[in-house]
Amino acid sequence: MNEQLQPLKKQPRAGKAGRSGTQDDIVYAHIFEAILEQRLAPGTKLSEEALGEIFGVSRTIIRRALSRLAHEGVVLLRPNRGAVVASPSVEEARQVFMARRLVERAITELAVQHATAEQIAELRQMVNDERDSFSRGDRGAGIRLSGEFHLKLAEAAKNAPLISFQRSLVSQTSLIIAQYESGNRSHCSYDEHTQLIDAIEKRDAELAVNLMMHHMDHIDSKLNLDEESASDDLHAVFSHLLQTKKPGRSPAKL
Amino acid sequence: MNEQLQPLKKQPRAGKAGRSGTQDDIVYAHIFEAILEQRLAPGTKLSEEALGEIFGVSRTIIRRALSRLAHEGVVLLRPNRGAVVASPSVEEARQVFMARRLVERAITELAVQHATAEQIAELRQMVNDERDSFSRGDRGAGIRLSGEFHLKLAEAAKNAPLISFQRSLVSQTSLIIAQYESGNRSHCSYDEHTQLIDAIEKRDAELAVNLMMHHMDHIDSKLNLDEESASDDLHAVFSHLLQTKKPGRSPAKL
DNA sequence: AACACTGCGATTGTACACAATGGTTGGTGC
DNA sequence: GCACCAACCATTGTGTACAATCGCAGTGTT
Repeated sequence: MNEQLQPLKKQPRAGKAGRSGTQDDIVYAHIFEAILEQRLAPGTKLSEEALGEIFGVSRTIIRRALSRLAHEGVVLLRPNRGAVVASPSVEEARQVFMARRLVERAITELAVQHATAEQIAELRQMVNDERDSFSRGDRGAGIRLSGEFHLKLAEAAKNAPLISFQRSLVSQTSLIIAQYESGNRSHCSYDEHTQLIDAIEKRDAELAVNLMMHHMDHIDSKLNLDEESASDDLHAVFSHLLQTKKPGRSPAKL
Repeated sequence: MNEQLQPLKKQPRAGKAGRSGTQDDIVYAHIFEAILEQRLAPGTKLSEEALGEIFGVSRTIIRRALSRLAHEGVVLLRPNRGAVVASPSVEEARQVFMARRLVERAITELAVQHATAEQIAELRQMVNDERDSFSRGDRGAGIRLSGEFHLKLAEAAKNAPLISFQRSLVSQTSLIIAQYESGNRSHCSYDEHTQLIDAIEKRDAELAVNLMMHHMDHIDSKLNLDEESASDDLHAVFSHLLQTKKPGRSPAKL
């Protein structure tokens, strides 16, 4: 708990454009990334003081980052009880996916109308990065980049509220995928992303929307939302013990 | 600037259950209300210290409230330059309305499926309150209650992400209405709200969605989004000068 | 006379100290 | 032996002091 990875505090400011929010963003991004890559498991307590020491900033900054993460639904902020990594329930996951279908359909239609050549090129680049990450076996980065692809698409739709909402949904989706993905396979097949870009470039709205909807189908068909995989709810975790009476073998330590 | 309306600070805390978020909520609600009722005009600077004195709390609380308002798009938070009441441009208003159509359609469909009798009763109550406000001539409260109606409807849809998004959209819509409404008439006719409730109660999804879409049409037809009424964007304000080549008459001093 | 630069004032950004809350643990009574 | 209660401790919530930043005004120069 005393190891302080990189002070990161005196490095910037005088450098160039003293963008004030930088520290917040760094902390935010690091925690977010750690959650997506499952270095922080759902339910993990996020102590303000501990994080402050780790990042070399005061609790004020940490608190803002946590607040932002909470607003996106990646972190749960319990009054007087601190923050924990969110562990979305199956029902919450379903709600997120329902909302995403809605938003992705609209975004796709708008992107077909408004996407510029430059944006399309950027999208292709992101798919490449995503593929690289997976081929490197970097699952966390893959999940993140896959999310960023959908976010980039939202930007092409040129609707600020939708972008903001999509950011929140994508964050939560990433967390859900990290939590529920049924193991091995690629979750967001980049093939589908590539096809989607092609359809957008051809300005074929109907095809693009169909592809996106199928893409959504594939995503949640790859999740086993019918069985909880891990949870903070002890009752749920040990429900099988309650059903079939079982010897007192000590489970892995909590 | 030195008048401190109601301290509201020593009243609670020791009293009973020190609900921690209460102060935040009070400040948030007051500022929000003031913006909707146009006691705070778009562009007004929201000094942390001044607000802190007014509400009798420290800047910490004010800052959180402003941050929340900023997240909802009602307040603009400029780094190192403080907060101002947002003044949505016509383009931003259009984006908000586009997003709202999307969300309201989905919410209506879901509400038809899930609304309980109790929720429907609550909705009817809200329409009554709304009507009362308008008949009292309390325009600000009317706008607010009208927004809360749509928010309540979102709750009936039972989808947490959608509720959260709707909250943000409704807030911004209220601000837009306060800014752009073409004068006299009721903006959200409660008749339409009543009809909508009836359709939901009859579980007639198609009718409900149609009513909602017409309702949306009426809302933005009542706004004069074609002509800016006031704006911070100098280019937009003087766009007519830029079109017709004009003599070097000095415009109002910049 | 217009432009650029520097110093000043005001306001926000950050850190820290203190207060309050909630969980936990140990003790006591039944 | 079990359950309830109370005090402790750890952690968060809040207020405030200090530092950094930005905008503006005054001054000097071209």
